[in-house]
Amino acid sequence: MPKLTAIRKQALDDIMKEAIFEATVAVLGQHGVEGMTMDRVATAAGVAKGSLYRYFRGKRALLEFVFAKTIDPIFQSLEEIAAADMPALEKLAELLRKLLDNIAQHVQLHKLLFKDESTHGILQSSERRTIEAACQRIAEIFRQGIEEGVFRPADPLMLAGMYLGLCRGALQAQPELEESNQREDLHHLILGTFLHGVATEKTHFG
Amino acid sequence: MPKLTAIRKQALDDIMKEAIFEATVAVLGQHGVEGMTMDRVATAAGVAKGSLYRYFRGKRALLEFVFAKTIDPIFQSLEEIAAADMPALEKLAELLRKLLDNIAQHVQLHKLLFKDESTHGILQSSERRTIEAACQRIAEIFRQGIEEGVFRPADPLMLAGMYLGLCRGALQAQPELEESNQREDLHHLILGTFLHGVATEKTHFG
Amino acid sequence: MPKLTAIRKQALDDIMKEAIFEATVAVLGQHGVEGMTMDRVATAAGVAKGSLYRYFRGKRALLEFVFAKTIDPIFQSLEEIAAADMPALEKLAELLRKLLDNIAQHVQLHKLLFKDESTHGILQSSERRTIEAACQRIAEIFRQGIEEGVFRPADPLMLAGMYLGLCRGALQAQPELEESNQREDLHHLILGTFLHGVATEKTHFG
Amino acid sequence: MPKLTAIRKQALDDIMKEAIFEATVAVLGQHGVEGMTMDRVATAAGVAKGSLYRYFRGKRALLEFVFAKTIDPIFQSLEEIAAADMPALEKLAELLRKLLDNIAQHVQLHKLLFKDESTHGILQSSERRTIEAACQRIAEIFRQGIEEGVFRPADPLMLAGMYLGLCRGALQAQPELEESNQREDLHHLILGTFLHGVATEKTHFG
DNA sequence: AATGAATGAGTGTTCATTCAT
DNA sequence: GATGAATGAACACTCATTCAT
Repeated sequence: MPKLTAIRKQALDDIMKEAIFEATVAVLGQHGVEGMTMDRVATAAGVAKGSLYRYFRGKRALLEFVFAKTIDPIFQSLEEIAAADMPALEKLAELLRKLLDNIAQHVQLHKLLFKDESTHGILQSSERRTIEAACQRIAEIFRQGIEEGVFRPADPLMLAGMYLGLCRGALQAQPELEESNQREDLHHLILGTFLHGVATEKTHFG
Repeated sequence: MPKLTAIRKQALDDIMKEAIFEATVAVLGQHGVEGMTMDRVATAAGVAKGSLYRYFRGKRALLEFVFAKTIDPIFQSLEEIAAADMPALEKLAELLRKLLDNIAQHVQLHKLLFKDESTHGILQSSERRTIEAACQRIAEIFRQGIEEGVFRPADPLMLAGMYLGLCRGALQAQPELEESNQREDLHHLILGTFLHGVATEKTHFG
Repeated sequence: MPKLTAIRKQALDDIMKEAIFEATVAVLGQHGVEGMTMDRVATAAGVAKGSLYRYFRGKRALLEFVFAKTIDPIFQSLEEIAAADMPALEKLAELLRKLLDNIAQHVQLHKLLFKDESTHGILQSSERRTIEAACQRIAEIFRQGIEEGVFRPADPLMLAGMYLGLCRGALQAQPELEESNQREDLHHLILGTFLHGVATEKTHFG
Repeated sequence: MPKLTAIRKQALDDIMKEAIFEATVAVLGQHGVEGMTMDRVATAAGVAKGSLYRYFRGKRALLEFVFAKTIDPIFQSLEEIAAADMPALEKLAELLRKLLDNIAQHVQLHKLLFKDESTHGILQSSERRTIEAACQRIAEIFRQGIEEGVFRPADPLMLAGMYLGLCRGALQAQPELEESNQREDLHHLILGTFLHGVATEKTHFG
């Protein structure tokens, strides 16, 4: 029985964590990162403020959890895709698809995390680490692509940065992503732009 | 002689403002916007907290000063370039050149402002306005380019976002910008990538 | 049982409020309105400064609470008496009686509020309004009395001011008010003086 | 020559003190006691802030000087009148006349000092002392009057308090005092009220 | 002797964190 | 284990006072 109890407890803990997570997202959406106080989270979650500290070591840990829970699936996809046995081009396309799908699920939250980027320094360390790791992975994809001859040779890390930046730039315009074909359009636009540029045959430059 | 005295006073004031400005930049670099307290700025500047208020009306005014001193020149260039009688392509190139030159002057600070992007509410009014206005101006350039037939047709605002994002992505890799030919290389890379994409003739996609 | 708990909580809250109230009165008595800082109140109440804000929204709210708790009953009595169907003379007498009774209950505090009178701006809104409204009400009583022919005709507002001033002057001598007959004596002295003056038949003046 | 220089210096000092005094009064009138900062006084006086400290030991000393300069003449008159060889009734009348004359000269200032009474605790000690001393002197007059048989017997100190309070109450209505006959009217009203009361022969009370 | 820049203690207020119940 | 009252270290900002020039 002790095992069962332990499992149940773990389950209850997870349910609480999830509830607090959702409350935090709600508070973040309503008051922004600056206005996210433990008081508000507790109220939104319907628990006592002190209880938050049973599930999270502190505000920072709570925010990191929110960040991880939102970002991790993307990062995980990235790891899988990067490690897969695919042409670089497909990897890039697949990655973008996963990204758009994930964002479509957490629109509200992404607006915050991606617009306010660093979440006010509180997440600097954990977020920066994740972003940089992601860049490294994507750089590998570009390195692969250059070797395959499908990408023009250039510093892969720089390419990764530019690719991610372009994606974020496109997302900051807050396009509609709810319907699958809307995501497909954006996917096409982003990838097309990064692959073939915006120039026409009329363009004479560089 | 009173004039000379007045001039000297003005000069001393400017020196103090500059010193506080630099201290603020240092604090921002070390602690982020969130961690920038008047106490820390005062300590970094080697003055008493109260003295800060002789030179700046408050924290907000200080941050706005920092922002203005670094960002405004770029925005001004943008306005001029956007209004000029030039092909869209040249406008884009010229704008990027100005941007790189300006950043080269304030490397440390730009790392912060471009990473922390929104400076979180304190600057919302002045900064948000500037960033959005910049997007609009750049969108106009793309609109012009599409009409000229040198850019493939697409939502100009989205293009502007993607372009800015790509620039920021490239800059986040923190490339060396001190020497003019380093900037020229980056200029070429960014513009080349955005205009012609990264694909080669071998690429088959989209 | 939840009800009982809630009642107990409410009671504890009230006890805290009362404790802070008393601490505030003590600080006011010792340092005056100017010298009443939240720090001193917290120290006097034996709680942390932050705790004050659980019971009062701010300094202003705390002062208003103190003011309300002491002055409002008097003002309420005044309103009732002024509106009652009584001869003006009885109204005046009844009002004074209520005033003395109330002061007897809050001697310490009244010393302060009646001496420092205006509580200097912090209470301007609530207090100034009350004092002036009180003068108006009392003036009405005098107007009534003049119409009844029991008071010599004069500017009622001026009479009200003089009456209140005379009361305050008498109270500033800090007479003993604890016992009911002491209050009766003072009542008799004040009213007798204001009604019939201090002159004797020997007096030749005006 | 040293003597002459010393005298001149003394004169200059006095002129400065006077200028600062007037500036202080102006600031008090415009911003109230709460808003009276050394900065504002210095600006109003047209001198550097630091110079104020050559003439006054600090803010407190400055305020005490203002208070003394306004109140002292009245107190001096009181001393003279109290010591004079006159019937108590005349003393009371004469004192009131001096009081009204003095107030007419410093209307603006008296509004402050008499309405805000204690000048926010800063003057508590010096002001309280003066007021209490005045009460003592006036009580002597009443004692004399009771002995002369022109005042009904009562605690002289209490009578003095009531008399002063009634005067202040009348003055708080902010009557016009500029013209001599206006002052005469008020003199008559106050003294008449305190001597003979407000009751008519119709009054039946006490 | 006059100046006004520099100071720093002090103000009201917030909020992450702790801990007795 | 849950609670929420208590805490106290920050925070931005003010202003009487000092002191180098």
